[in-house]
Amino acid sequence: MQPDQLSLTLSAIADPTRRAILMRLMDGEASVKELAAPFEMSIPAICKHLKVLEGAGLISRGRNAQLRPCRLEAQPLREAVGWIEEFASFWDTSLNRLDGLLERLQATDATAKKN
Amino acid sequence: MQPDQLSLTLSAIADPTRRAILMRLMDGEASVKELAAPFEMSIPAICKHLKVLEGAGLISRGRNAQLRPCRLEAQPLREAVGWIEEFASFWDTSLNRLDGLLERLQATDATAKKN
DNA sequence: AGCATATCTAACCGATCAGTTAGCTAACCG
DNA sequence: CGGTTAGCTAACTGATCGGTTAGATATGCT
Repeated sequence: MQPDQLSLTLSAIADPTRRAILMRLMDGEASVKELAAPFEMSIPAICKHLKVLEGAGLISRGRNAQLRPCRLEAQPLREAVGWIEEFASFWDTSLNRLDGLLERLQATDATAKKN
Repeated sequence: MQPDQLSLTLSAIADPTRRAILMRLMDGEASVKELAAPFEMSIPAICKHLKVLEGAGLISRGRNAQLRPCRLEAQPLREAVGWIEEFASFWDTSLNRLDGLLERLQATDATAKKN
C-alpha cells in the first residue's frame, strides 16, 4: 500500500537531518555538496534524504552544469499545517476549559477518582 | 541517539493509524478496545501505536477498573505547528507574494560563485 | 474461589530505513 | 584527449517498524 501524501510529508520532515536541509534551503537554492557540508555523513546518504524530500514534493531539482540544485517547495506543508491545526484548536479549547475534562471524569463516576 | 521531541511528535503523527486514533480521541476518552474496533488489526498492534503516541506525549492514560482510557494531549503539537508554519510562511511570501523571483536570482547567483 | 474481560509483555518475522563503500555517468577544464 | 568534479546507482549491513501469536497480569463479577 502506498502511503498518502500527508503521511509522506510528515515522515519526510520527521527526520532532523531532512528538517535541517529544508531550513538551509530557505536561504535559497543549494547544490548537493553544499547541503551535505554541515553533516558528518557521506554524499550518497544526503542524496537519499534528498530523494525522500523530492518524493514528498518538498523540494524540486534543477540542472546547472554538473550541479543539480535543490529548491524548496513548501506547498505540501499546507496540508500538514491544516491537519495539525485541527488539534491545535482542540488544544486551545480543551486546556482553556479544564472543567470539560472534569465533567468527563465525573461522568464516568466517582470510582475512577481512586488511584 | 535519542530523538528530539519534535521528531518524536512528527513521526508519531506520520502514521495514518495513529492519526485516526488521535482524531477519534477528539470526541473524548476511549478504551483500548474501543480504539481498536475500527481497525482490522490485533489489540497488541493498537497497544504499540498507543505506546508511541504516549511516548510522544500526544496521549495520556488513566485507569478505570480494567480499562486504561486514553485521553488526547495535543500540547506537543504546538511545537510542530510552530516549526511547520515557518515554512508555510515561506510558501506564502515566496510563492504568493512572489519575491520568489528575486530569491531565485540571488540563489543561482550564489551557487554560480561558490564551489 | 473461579471465570471473564481488558490490557500488556515477549518473542518472533518480514519490510523498510539510514547509513556505508565501491563504482558508474555526465559535465567541465587543461 | 585525459583528468577532475558533482552526483547518482548498486549492493550490503544493522537498526527500527509494524504487525503477528502466545501467554502473563490485573480487575470485576458471581
